[in-house]
Amino acid sequence: VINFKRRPRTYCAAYYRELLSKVPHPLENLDNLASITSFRRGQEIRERGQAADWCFLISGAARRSTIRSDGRRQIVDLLLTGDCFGITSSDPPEDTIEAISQDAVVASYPRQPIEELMDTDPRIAHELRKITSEALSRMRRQILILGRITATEKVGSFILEMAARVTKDGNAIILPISRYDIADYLGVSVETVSRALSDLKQRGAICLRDPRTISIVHRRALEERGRNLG
Amino acid sequence: VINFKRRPRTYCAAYYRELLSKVPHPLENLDNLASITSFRRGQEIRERGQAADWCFLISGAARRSTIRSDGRRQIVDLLLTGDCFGITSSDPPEDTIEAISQDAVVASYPRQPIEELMDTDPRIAHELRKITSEALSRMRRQILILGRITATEKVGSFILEMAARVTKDGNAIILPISRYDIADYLGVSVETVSRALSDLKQRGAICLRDPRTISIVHRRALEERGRNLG
DNA sequence: CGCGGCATTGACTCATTTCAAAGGTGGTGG
DNA sequence: CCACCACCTTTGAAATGAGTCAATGCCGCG
Repeated sequence: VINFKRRPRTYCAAYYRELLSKVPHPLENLDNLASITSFRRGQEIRERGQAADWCFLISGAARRSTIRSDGRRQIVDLLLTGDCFGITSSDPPEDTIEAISQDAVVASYPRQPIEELMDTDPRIAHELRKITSEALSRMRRQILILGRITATEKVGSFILEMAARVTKDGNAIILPISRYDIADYLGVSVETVSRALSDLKQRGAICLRDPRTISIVHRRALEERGRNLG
Repeated sequence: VINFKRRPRTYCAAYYRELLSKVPHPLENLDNLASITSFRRGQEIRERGQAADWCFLISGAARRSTIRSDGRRQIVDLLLTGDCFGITSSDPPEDTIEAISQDAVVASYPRQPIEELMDTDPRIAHELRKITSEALSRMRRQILILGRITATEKVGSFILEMAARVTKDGNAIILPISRYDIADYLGVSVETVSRALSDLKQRGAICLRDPRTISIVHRRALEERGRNLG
């Protein structure tokens, strides 16, 4: 992790362009066309209704969310380092994409050349279908999480989902998002998220070193129903 | 709507093959490769873990669902007449697709020729990306529904979603699914679904001619929060 | 040093689950 | 053709889980 405040922006751009060239990703043939932008926490990466380029998240995390008529926010998808977005062009997009982490670095590829490339290079097209397929499967997993009954269940399966996505060994996680974001992701209140985590901790299912650092102790307990919370 | 019991199966197959040739759909160039099968209510169209062909739902409705460890079922997606499924090959698929309506008629296309066609014909590839994109957007809409707080809100937006999908004018719906399926789709109990519908009816938001026939009277009331239910 | 956002916990209200029962419907088989 | 049966639907009553309001402590940042 780099402290961006200490470094001029040009340095960052160069650093991330080099990083981009080293990380394997489906659009690497077009990296010379990519423009790299850094976003601070809370900044809009893509506004609602704005026609979007294809994007690759080099570093950081972002949320795809919509605001409901009653003012509540629903996070529809969580984008982590290495994820692509903007691939499926639902014009106009009815949701907003914002940076969650302190700094989210995005490589964006102009739409035109990629669409053309996709028509001529079956390998690229296949790779992008894989990305879309992965996004679809991620949506289905989120639906499974949201469909659970108790809040402890939801938080438990959220932790398992995060563990599968952000860690190598799958037992220690550093959450990229706040309790508020977890709440908006799971469709429950912030207090309920906090209580569910405390409950899981007390039961010995997880270990909370600090609010953002979670270790999974008993996987099974996270999958269980988790009643008698309070 | 046709009464199948009165007709021999061969007639049905011929009828649906003709219907298939007349309805515009992305795979029509390969209709001679398609095999048409009819499924009774509750029958598995695609088992969990089974490698799947690409399918087009000629008639009827189906559900994509998974069974949780606690025995509860979550419906991940609702497939209606004219929908495609099995496009994104997440092998092995972790969910089951079953017929909901009395008779669901499916045209299934072998995977190999289609994958080849997709690499050579950009128009087909584009069409299929559109289908996948639509599925993705449907998943996001379902997440928005599931993320709502009160059950009445969920049922209300479910009705609006159904109205947008199954009707032309958008005000009268014939539900293709039972209360149990709605409950498993929304992640609430059957009784709560029934109560929410009664509540919406009493408030004058909808009109229930019979359990499956809903007319939308006040759209706004369906989007509202809908507290004080009981 | 103070401020604002984040996190945790308590108390209270109430919506939803759960358990229970009754009426309705359509399909199947006699 | 009719009756039975399984499933669907609705409503009631009780228990409990989650939302809401409120207060406190924590941490990082300016």
